[in-house]
Amino acid sequence: MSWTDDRVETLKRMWGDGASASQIAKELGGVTRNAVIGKVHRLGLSNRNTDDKPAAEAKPAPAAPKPAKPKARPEPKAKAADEDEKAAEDPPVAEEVDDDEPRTMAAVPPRTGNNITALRKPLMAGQPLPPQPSANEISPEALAKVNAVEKTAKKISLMELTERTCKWPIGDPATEKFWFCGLTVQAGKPYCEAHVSVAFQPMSSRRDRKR
DNA sequence: CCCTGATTCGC
DNA sequence: GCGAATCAGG
Repeated sequence: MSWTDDRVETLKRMWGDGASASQIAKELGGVTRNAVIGKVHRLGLSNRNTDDKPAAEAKPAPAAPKPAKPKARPEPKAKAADEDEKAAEDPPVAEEVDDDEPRTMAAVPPRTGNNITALRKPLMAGQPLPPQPSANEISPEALAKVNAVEKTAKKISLMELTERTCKWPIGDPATEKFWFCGLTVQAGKPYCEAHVSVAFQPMSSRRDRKR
């Protein structure tokens, strides 16, 4: 495939919309994200800063041309997690999952979203959070399942969350005993099978509320 | 492990 | 100009 005017146009549009290189590559087809990134740079729209500082030496210009090390991989360093959080006084806790889900989701999509098309959702602060039928009648089996799963959860951190890791929060966010399930998510869903079963109600509690 | 963009350099 | 390989990082 070559960079036809048409394809370049799509590239520009999507990049402008904030789509990632891989998303664009998928949309265009026939090219890899590397190709897209390369093109983006050649087109000079890599970073859209408005800075016109000819004198400023933002880049030391070392470039560090590595001779290439296919094997040797010196691990940077294990980072110690030491954050002195003040801890909010109204901790939603894992039980009120509904409250955590939206935020978690919102934190991921910006860059790693899969939606290629302009499905950009406003996502304004303090959303309505419509799906919140209250955690009432959840099948006992489902709950038991969750408890079982949480024992074998991978316990990953926020940074380790991906589109494929269960984003179900476990523990108290105000303490160190907080992590995310991390198991493999169920096709598309944000949670693993067990958590999906408690997160998404079949829609029974709805009927009680006649209107 | 997943993904992101940045850069290099042979083609 | 192109983009795979690689780097650096979340």
